[in-house]
Amino acid sequence: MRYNTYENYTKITAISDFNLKKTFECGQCFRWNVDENGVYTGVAFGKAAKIWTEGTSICISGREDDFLSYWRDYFDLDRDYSAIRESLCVDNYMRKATTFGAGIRILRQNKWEALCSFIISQCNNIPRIKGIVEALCREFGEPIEFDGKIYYSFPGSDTIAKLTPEQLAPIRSGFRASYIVGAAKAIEEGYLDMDALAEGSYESALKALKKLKGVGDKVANCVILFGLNMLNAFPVDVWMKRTISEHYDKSFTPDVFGEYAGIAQQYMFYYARSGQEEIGA
DNA sequence: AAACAGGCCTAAA
DNA sequence: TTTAGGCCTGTT
Repeated sequence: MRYNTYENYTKITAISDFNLKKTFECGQCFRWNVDENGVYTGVAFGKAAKIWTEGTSICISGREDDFLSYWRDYFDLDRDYSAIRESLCVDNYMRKATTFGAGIRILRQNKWEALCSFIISQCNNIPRIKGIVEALCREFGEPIEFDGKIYYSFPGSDTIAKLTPEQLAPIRSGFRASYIVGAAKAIEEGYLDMDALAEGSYESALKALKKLKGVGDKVANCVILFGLNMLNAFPVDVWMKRTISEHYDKSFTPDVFGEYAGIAQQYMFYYARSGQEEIGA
């Protein structure tokens, strides 16, 4: 990866495996939106940015220190995804899935935001998840003026912990409201230390997260993968169940993919969701 | 209109 | 330990 910094943006050159559409639309995040010119705008860790493709380069608005302090890490730019993809080609199906999904990168999202977002995701579809998350930010986040518009940060767990589920009514999250407040309180009251979880083992993180009401195996694994950035976490939802049963037998375990099983999961999920699977099968 | 959507909880075998 | 039914809400 190389980059050049200009007055108000950074241009990333010589990078493989970075496709904006695949990265933002593979289902791992909910706050990036594309306009008619293919420019994505979003907010992460309280900073708004625009990001777009120019030929084989990718540009991110902002100054060099923002790029170096935040975006480089957020987009996991120093990881060699093409080598990982190759290592995941354990069979013909994975060769197809990784080829199809080449360009996906796993974002290093804020831990609390990932927890809250994936609590919201349960039994929901993506448009509604995005709607609830945006409402949460609009109602309780901090306004950020950027490019002539107002965006909102994701509210901190300290803010949400002070609310009652009833006060979350405007975001229309339904039965998830009490889960959201409960998770925020667990953090603020010291029962859950997500920074510490990130330093510990996968098993201990899973156990700690599942103690929260509204967090089961699937949500916990999403949080571990996208929030704690443990790339062996392997969330299994209805789509993954389907695709696993179609391509593997009962003895399947994510261990066959090794330490990057979570990335394998994301390729499988994206491939399954695309509907391309059956076509070439 | 009834079923479903990227689960989870609780109660009951 | 596994399994059904219910859950907020919005969309089809």
